[in-house]
Amino acid sequence: MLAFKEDEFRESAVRYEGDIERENLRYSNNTDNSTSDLSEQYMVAASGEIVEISATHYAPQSDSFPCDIISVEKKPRPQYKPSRPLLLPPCRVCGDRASGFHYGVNTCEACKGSFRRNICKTEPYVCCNGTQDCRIAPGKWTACSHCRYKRCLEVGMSKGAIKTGRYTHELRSKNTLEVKMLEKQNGGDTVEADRVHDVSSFLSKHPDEDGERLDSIQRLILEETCGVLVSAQKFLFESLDEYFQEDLMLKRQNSVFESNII
Amino acid sequence: MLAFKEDEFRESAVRYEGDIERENLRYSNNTDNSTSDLSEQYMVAASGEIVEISATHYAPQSDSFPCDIISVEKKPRPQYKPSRPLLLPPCRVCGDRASGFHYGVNTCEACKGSFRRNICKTEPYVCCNGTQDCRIAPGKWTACSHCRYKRCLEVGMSKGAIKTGRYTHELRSKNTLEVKMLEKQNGGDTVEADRVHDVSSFLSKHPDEDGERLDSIQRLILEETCGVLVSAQKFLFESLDEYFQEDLMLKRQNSVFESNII
DNA sequence: AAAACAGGTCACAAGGTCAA
DNA sequence: TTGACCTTGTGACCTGTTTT
Ligand SMILES: [Zn+2]
Ligand SMILES: [Zn+2]
Ligand SMILES: [Zn+2]
Ligand SMILES: [Zn+2]
Repeated sequence: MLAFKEDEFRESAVRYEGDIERENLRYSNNTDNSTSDLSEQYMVAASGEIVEISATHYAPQSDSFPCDIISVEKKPRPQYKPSRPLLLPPCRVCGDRASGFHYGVNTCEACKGSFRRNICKTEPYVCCNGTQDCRIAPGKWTACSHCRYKRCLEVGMSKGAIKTGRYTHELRSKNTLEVKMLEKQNGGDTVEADRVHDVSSFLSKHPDEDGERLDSIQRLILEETCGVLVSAQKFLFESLDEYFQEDLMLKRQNSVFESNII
Repeated sequence: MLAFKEDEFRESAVRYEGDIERENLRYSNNTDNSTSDLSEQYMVAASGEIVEISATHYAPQSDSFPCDIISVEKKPRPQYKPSRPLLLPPCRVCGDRASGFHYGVNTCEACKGSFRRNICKTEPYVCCNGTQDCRIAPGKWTACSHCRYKRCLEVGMSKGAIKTGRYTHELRSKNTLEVKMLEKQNGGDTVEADRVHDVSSFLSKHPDEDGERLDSIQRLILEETCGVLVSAQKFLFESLDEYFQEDLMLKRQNSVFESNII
């Protein structure tokens, strides 16, 4: 089955370990959690969705890989399992916690209900103080109905923008990214970084003694491959600004496409 | 660098070459996308099928690789491998993007599901406003189940019209031609706008004059790049066994590490 | 084999309800 | 009047089957 020699493999595998590119990637496989950047908290699931990495998320199935990307089973039939609680940016109207995508906008239950009642109203509300410009802040029973509705329209809520049904992976990922961006902007690292997305440490913790699930070489390959991809992701997130400012983004993308490796 | 010989690929290379070229162009500063004659975008393959040459991707579903770098490394495809995702005219019921030929008609997933639920319903829906003639518009959510079902029947959906299995070349070509005609009628860049893959052309088309939209553009780039990464990762793991057996894994890994792209 | 679809699944949202 | 909760319909994705 194996066409290559194991010696060759080991040799190259060793070489990878200390590879310079790794250093450039600022990839570290230790558990140092000093950097709470986004790339540590999010990863790409097998479904293609960008998901939050959390220990609990992957805990239930002890036999499966820590990072959905691969299942150790023979035929990796990736099953669509959306990341647990949908990550949503806050209500675009009042800033409260959004409950979903209502009438085309991420809003809270209150603003959703308010909008629903208003669109079928013949006699519109009047502003509580006549300024037509009340501040809409999170909190219950506080908003001026007129100005809240006004703001609903401003942010684009409408019957025509209604979306129902499941999210696409793309939309889910988009929400995740937006939340991520916001968190980064606010400097607040609400999400904690105690998770296992270091594949090799997982593998070493869970040795395949019987050798039935994977033979050793295959495991090494998996390890390496995961390493590359995780690093790439990490690097991507970390260096977004740099890419953009240095105008290196496109050049590097070109390199990716021009090289026939991937 | 790679193990395969180019000769083996010559046969299929004609079509793939264009693909690769297009992928590379995606990130180059190609602002010249004049609407060329449509006949230049289609050709008759050896199989007799009418295929699209400079295909634009539909919003890629999870099973297709949005950035075709992968196709370079894949084994030579069989001659008859249809090009790309099937080109389909829009949903005949609501005008949205069709997902296939359902119950005898090209429809979207939503209309397919709606029809399915309705045919086994004993108590039919009633029109939301009694007119029996609600407008079914693309992009807008179709609120009235009754009128959607009515339209489903009008365009000929039925259990008896079910088709399963692979497409014949005739049917494929018919779809392709229909799409071509529609695009010609509409002046044709509906499909192209489906998804922004060409980051640089997007950037040049949407200059950030005031610097305020920088954030959103950054996000776009991030999303796009993530898309590529996601796809690469997904494909990589799905094809792990294949890679392994082909003895290409290590060579490619080598390339990954040796290239200075990541 | 690979490509395509029917049918199933279940995460989502609209709209209704009712205690506060 | 509000907004948390409930019911019901929706649609993106998946699986099994059929067809080429
Ligand atoms: Zn709100
Ligand atoms: Zn007011
Ligand atoms: Zn439709
Ligand atoms: Zn109606």
